[in-house]
Amino acid sequence: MQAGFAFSKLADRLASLTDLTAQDLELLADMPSAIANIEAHQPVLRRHDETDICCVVLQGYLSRYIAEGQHGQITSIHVPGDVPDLHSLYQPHAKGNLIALGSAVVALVPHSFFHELSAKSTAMSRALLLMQLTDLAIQRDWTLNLGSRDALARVAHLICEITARVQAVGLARDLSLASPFTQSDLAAACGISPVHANRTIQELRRRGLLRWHGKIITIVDWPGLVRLAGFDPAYLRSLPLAHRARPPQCQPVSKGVAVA
Amino acid sequence: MQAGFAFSKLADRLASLTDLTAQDLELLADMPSAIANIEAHQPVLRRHDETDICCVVLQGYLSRYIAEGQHGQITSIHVPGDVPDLHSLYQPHAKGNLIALGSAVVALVPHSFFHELSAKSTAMSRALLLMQLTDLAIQRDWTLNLGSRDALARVAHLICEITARVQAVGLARDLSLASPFTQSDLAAACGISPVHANRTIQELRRRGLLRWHGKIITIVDWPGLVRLAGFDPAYLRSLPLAHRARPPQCQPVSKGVAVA
DNA sequence: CGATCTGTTGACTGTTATCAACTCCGGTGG
DNA sequence: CCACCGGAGTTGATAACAGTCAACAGATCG
Repeated sequence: MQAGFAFSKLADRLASLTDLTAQDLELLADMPSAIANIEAHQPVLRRHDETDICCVVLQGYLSRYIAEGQHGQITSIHVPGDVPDLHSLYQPHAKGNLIALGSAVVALVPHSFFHELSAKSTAMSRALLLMQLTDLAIQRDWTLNLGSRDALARVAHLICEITARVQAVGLARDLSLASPFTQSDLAAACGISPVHANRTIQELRRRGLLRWHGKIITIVDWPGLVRLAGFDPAYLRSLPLAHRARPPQCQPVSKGVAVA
Repeated sequence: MQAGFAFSKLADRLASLTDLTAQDLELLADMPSAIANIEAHQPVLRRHDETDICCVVLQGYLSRYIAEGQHGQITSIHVPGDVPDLHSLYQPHAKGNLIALGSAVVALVPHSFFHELSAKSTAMSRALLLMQLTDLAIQRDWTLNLGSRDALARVAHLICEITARVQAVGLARDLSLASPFTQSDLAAACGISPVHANRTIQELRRRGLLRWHGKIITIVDWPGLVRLAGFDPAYLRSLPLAHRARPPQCQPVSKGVAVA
């Protein structure tokens, strides 16, 4: 696990938000970090006095988990390149616990690095801000997802979103992505019971939209999945589009979610 | 509708997020604004080329509304002092439409004012950032609310949240607040059907938790409502308050997300 | 005084939760 | 090598919850 690897996913992510110069990227290369491996369903270790670090996801997925109600709820999922607790730079208290979905690798980076980074480069400062605003847009979309769609569309939408986000950092180009998620994880993210999550996935398979065998999800019918989910990736973008190869598809969704 | 009124709610809100000096507040007094009255369920008027303004809620409530599924979904509600589209400073495209719940009064303020404000005062810059991070925390809580609670607790939680937010800007001190919401609005925010919203409110009344007659909600049993909702106002706060009734339970998650 | 929007009620339907059992699989130790 | 174990996935039966439809009551306003 080299230092070079530690910053490359973050660089991909930031570059997907705004234009960065070679000079900006050099600043990133100096990022001091400790690498941590996290086991499935374990929290990112943070002692209470260690609130002066952020974590950068390098490999795998982290999720913000809150034990509430019967099953607990996952309120966000973070992919490689994300900095799930960037807000801790300004809001010292941690809300939900960050736990790994499957095993994950993170880099622990001191707050001071990000403070200096944004002081040195306005583009970087802007990129970090946009990363937080993108989180906000994603969170709004989860609200929409949980509030207005049935279980089938919810699950489909979540898979669409993760695919699109993972593609933004150069993974899953072939519509096939690592899925260390258990079905219970998926249920906790979609606000449904594990049993119903299972039946929902089976229905997606039965319709020929995706395969999910072992630890890999392969999307068989991307347009079909997008239509079913009512997925519009606009909210994931920060630039007024135009340039940048858009990941898979950008099909505007009209009124009424498509339900068979 | 004086200019003085236009900035006072915003000042209350920002002061609730971080410490502001008299000098900071003077900067706010110079805020240039056009006042707009908005009728119930009408969008905040914004021509497509007018993306260089933000709106500050002065009176009433705004909501972010997306027509999706059968009933549409409200993904956020904004109270006096909020700047619902502050993110448009950095992300020009608007996602959901802002519509008024009941009639509302907003101030339209050019982006340039906020840019200059944050350039002139670091405390103001920080306050504006914290306002956006608070929005993020609120949005996460909506995700939790929609994903993990039944209709009764959802409605109770929403009412708790709005009450707490409105109190932060000096309103509803007596647990009695203006509620121009229709029951359908409430349903759209909680992701339930209007009919079920009606029955849920009746149940809350029946339990003696609140009264909702005409356009005023009066909370009769605040502790009871908080208990039913599982409401913990920590996420609304930006300052680390060491002493609080119920610290966020940091219950470490053992293996298996969904443990019965 | 009718028009319209909001709130209210009842009957019925449909989705999802719950419970319990069983299978399948990868590990681990005898 | 095999027996066992635990976690994950799968299935069926039943119950709880929420959605839909339709009708009516109450308020507000021209």
